[in-house]
Amino acid sequence: MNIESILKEDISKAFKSLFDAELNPEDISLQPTRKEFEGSHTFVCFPYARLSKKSPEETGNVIGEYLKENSEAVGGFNVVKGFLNIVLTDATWLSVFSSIFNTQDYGVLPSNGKEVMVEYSSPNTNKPLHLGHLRNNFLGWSVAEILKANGNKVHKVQIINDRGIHICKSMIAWLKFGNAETPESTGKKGDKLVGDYYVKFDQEYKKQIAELIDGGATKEQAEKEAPIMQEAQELLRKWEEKDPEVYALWQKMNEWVYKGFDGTYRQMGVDFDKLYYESETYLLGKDEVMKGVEQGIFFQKEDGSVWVDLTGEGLDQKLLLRADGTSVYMTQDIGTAILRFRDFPKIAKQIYTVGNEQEYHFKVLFIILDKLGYKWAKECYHLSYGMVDLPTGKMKSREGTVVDADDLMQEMIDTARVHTEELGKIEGFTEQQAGELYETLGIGALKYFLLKVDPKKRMLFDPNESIQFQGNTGPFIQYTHARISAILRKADQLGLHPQTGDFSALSQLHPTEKSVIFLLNEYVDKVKEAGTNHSPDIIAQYVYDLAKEYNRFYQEVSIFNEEDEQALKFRVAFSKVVAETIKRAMGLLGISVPERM
RNA sequence: GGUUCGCUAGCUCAACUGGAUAGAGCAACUGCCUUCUAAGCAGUAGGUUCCAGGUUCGAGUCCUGGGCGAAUCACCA
Repeated sequence: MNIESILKEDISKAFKSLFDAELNPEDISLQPTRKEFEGSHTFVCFPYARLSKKSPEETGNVIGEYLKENSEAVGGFNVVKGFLNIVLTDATWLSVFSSIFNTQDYGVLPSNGKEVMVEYSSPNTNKPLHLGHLRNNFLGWSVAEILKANGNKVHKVQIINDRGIHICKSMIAWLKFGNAETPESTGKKGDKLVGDYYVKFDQEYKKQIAELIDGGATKEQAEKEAPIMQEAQELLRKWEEKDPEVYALWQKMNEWVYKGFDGTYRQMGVDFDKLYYESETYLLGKDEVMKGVEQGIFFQKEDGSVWVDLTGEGLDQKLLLRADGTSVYMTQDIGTAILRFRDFPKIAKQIYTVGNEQEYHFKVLFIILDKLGYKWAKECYHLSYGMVDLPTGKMKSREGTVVDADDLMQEMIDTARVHTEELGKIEGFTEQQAGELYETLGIGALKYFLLKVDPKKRMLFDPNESIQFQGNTGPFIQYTHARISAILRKADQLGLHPQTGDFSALSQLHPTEKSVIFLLNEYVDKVKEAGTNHSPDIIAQYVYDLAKEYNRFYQEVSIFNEEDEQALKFRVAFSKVVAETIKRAMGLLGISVPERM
């Protein structure tokens, strides 16, 4: 039962009966009543004055009167200016609650038969993951979960940029300066080790450029001619020829990186259903582009390079294959998209979680796929998100200002430990339980921090001002869950396992109970809204509001001192539903909630 | 220069897609632990929603112009 549709239905009837006016229930919108007024749902009367041929105030009054008389759900009303504030009866609230209480997996929508692919992460293999990847991964993973809750079948994937000049840079630096170091011999994570040599390459490269410029070369010349760069490019050529030695080294170093990444992903709590590697898709891209040339969709210039003409779309011409036949980024992405569609013929949509710096790229990609005749191209969506800035500005890996993902997560966990120990809250915990709790809290705080912001907006992260554990934060919500868990444990000890019938005769609800039920009732809409907008922040904001409102109830209303049996059982059931909803909503964000903290 | 996006309290973010007196958290100040967890609750203070016009019953939200910032417009990925 949906309280809003009942109200809309009844308002529609009121218009018919009072003003002989047709008003489609679907066209009626209700908004939450502001806190300072009595009521829960507000009907704005201004737009309907011409239907009723009365002032908005008067319209509100007569409709309110009608609802009070004729709608079972409505117990009262008030009109302030043109706003009709509707007060529901306590029985209505109770029945809304009961229906939620009796719904299995409340907030998980039935299958809609659609398949969706969500891509996120997609790192290069020459350096470790950083703060930007954290936002990307948390966002993509969460959107995938939200789409599942909306009834979609979801495939989580990433494309790993395992080939190209960047990894060759790490390779050449390792060959020259590495002394055969391995993750085992140094005790370093593989991605860190390879990243170190990427930095080493850059240092050496800069040194050589400086020397060449001192020797009279121009900057441009020097950048081109620096020996280490030439050697890296030579490696790339050999790799494309599948030179066995180079190939083996490439595989070895990539393996190190993957092993390192695995550790990071595990700590982040994200996973993938299928991995794609650029080294396996870029050739398909070339084929598809050549096919496009044959079909006259693309054109070739005299030098042999292949282009697409997008001037008809208000864009420019775009290169798809170089004159020497080597592929560019776009070539690979065309191949990958098509390969994915072959692997999963039923997918209706691909979502790309990639930073907003690539908006133009994806705009072009989708147009090209459309030109190639793929009907799903119109359903492709670039889930574009803003950069995470530091107080000093943008993160620059070469300038060493990146915030490393592993380090940051570890810092968060350490902070959680210090915080928890200060509060002295781990009495009776084993060491292992305590460790798990710190991880839950630290990672939860981080995820919530990154997900509560609208993805489109760029956000600021100040490493010196550590992420809070109070207020609008992950731990606050986790804390609320732990509090409720304590109540449920006690209820269990007392043998209280309420069923709907145990409180159906309850006659009165506390105001905080009603506002919490209002929020619980909203959850399904929030899941839908978060799905259509690809916005985990909607869930984050919601679950904070829910926790906040429950805490208000917790403060004002006692559960176990309650003498009325019906009220007691209701409050236990009510708390249980809140805990479950918090857990499920946080689950959509990838944040787990503890039983104690 | 063209295009796109952003600008809301000292700071970090909201505002149900056009609704009431623009809300939370942090930081500051004041109360509340003999009670189901004070990582909590209640309160005080803090605003020319970048600026100027316009649209209408009503604008942070829509349209026009301007300001500031970011991204992009690569034979980089």
